[in-house]
Amino acid sequence: MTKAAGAARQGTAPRNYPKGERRRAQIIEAAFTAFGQVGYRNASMVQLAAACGVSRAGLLHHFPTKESLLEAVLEQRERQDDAHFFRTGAADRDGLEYFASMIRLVAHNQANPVIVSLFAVLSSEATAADHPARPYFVARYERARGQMQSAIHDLSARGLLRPHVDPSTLAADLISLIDGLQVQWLLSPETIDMPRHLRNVLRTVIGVEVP
Amino acid sequence: MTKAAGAARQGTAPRNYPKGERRRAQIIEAAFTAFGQVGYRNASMVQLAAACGVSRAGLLHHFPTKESLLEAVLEQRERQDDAHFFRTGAADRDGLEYFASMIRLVAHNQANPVIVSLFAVLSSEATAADHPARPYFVARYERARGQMQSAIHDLSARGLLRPHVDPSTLAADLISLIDGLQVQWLLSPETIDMPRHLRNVLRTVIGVEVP
DNA sequence: CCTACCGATCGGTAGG
DNA sequence: CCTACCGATCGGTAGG
Repeated sequence: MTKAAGAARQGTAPRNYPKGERRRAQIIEAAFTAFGQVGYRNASMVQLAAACGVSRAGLLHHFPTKESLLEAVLEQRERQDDAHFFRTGAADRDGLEYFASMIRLVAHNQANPVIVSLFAVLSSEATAADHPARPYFVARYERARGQMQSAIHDLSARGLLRPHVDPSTLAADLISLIDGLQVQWLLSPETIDMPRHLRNVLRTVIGVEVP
Repeated sequence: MTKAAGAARQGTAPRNYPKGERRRAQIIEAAFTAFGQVGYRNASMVQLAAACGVSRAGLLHHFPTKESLLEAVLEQRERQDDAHFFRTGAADRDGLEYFASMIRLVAHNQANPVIVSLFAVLSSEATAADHPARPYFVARYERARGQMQSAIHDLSARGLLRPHVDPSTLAADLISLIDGLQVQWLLSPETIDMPRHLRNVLRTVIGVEVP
């Protein structure tokens, strides 16, 4: 997947062709839901077109290949996450703020099952060697571990980590926790409260209460 | 999925039709791999037949529907897990033994990527409302949480849990950790060592070293 | 040369 | 286990 084309198109203001941009946004939203429900490979361009009230040829005018649509969906999801973390204080400098922001993100996701489904389904589907989203997820997890590692290092330097906690593996562990909770929550939403679970685990790791 | 038919067939000794039973086992093994690589819905009966050196009609002689094959694959995986936990000491009575057995199971799985793939891919695919394996996974997670909850209760009664640990949410948290680690390991096998991560987390939760 | 689509059809493949 | 099929649907492309 080439990121350049899609990113440039997304960066363009929609003022010149408002109708087309609205249609694009509608298609991305429908694909977001469909990929989350049945995965990328099992989602059908015909069904997506029908859901958007356009013909398949109309759909292919906006997204010439199924992969280009996947790319646009992942970019939109990326922008949503970025918006959440930029809106929220000093999450990139203060470790406690980072985890406070993470709890809010998990709570926000729990209120939007479509978001949870998309990543739970796509991330495991993308573990296949030939999956078009595999490079995206490899890079995304590397970046996520790195960002959380910075937050953990900040907490460690301030002496806020409990003893017996190994900071070297903690980032991958907490990301695994969040991912795994999503699957159990999707299967038993009444049994699992994801923000509560995350907060409980953070209490066993961090010596002070996360705001 | 009806469990009775498959379970009865599996329970039958293969002595009467050794060739058919060998073929059945071969097909289950091939399906195990295929479902893990591309998921249940995306796996094709034609490709499975070809991989086993039989025609599609021949495959359908052993498994009349795709769902019956899914059922057989899940039953085999269930028996493998049971065998592991029964072989291993007093995992059902001693909380420390339970977690020691869990670490060994994770190490065993890491040596067999096919097993990891199958459950990482199927469990998230099965979160779809109409997926045939959804009831299986809902029940499996409920049972897994219950068994681990017993082990945690044993540790709690013996005073082996660290303070600040909430035993009420811990089972779902540790299962989430194991599940989430599988996805990151499948994407970056050189970065993640699953048994090491699990042992590190258990050190922050349990006051003594797990054997 | 641009947009926003349309109806029809290509060669292959799905589960049964 | 085989050949011979079914109704449908897949992602992608044609000219207009």
